[in-house]
Amino acid sequence: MAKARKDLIKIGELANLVGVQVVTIRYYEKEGLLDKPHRAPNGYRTYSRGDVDRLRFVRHCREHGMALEDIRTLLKLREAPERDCLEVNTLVDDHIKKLEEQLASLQALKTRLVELRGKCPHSGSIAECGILRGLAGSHCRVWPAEENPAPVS
Amino acid sequence: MAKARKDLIKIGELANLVGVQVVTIRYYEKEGLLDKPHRAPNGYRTYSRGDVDRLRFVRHCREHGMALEDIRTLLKLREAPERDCLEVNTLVDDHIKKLEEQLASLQALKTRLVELRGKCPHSGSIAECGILRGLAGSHCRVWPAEENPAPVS
DNA sequence: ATAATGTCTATAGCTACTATAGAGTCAAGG
DNA sequence: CCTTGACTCTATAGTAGCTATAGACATTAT
Repeated sequence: MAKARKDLIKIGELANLVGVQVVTIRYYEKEGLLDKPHRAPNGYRTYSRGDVDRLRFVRHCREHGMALEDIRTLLKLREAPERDCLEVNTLVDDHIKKLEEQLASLQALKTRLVELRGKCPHSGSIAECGILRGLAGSHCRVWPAEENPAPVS
Repeated sequence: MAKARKDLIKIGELANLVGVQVVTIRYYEKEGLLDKPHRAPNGYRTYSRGDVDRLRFVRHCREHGMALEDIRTLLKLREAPERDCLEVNTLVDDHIKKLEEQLASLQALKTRLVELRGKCPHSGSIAECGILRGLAGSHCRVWPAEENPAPVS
């Protein structure tokens, strides 16, 4: 009949507000990043201000490249304001370290590939192509040690 | 009874030679990156020298961060030695461009996160933690424009 | 003979979503 | 009142590049 409150919004409005897709919101709910929302009598999900904030938090974390698992942890920590924020610092430090490793690995990859690209500056036949030869040869390894399987995977 | 030739190897030996897991070889076969190998009477896959080279080529490409789709293309090109190697160059150039984009995006991410980390240098209560506040606030966006959804996904 | 490997197939799981199908709900226009 | 379109619902499958698991044979070592 009458809507309970006028600051309750539907999933599409929430999606627009935060800039995510509707399906993504439902996915976050399934993954436990968002609480199960209230449902209108017709079964539609209804969200309030707090839900908007929470979703925004999740998105900000994702924009920083954090894994959903890490975000779950941060959300839990956020709900315990009396606790020490050392854990937060540690988590962020670890994430920065991960980013640094990725950066170093990508940089090495690029350097190696640019070098390889230099082996075939001009257009010629594939039989003579230095790039393919480079990729075939065992000297082409990016990583010196066998036990370091490179950033594959 | 007698093995056909002694330079035929089983899948485990191939895996050891190249440094990949057995399941990965079978996966590459399913994906069409490796030919369907001969089978011994007992049904075991048997590989020869050429198969080792091909697998090594695939791995080198993967170590350079190339997608299986790109590798498929390179493998096809490799089998047409009379053709112009322009396509190879283009593919590699594109891949280098992709790596550069990834690098830039990761670098921006890291810069932003390090800055955020600086907001909570000391251990304190979560309620006051500048990191969580930063992640919650809308000023925390890494990317200025809304239509640039950041390297999420 | 038995136990430990190695191989086989087929299937499910991983991350963070995205896409699709099929159905129900709601507001506006004719 | 009926239809059209936009929105919502659930459930399932697909993406990349593997990895893990189960259950069944084959081979090798003790």
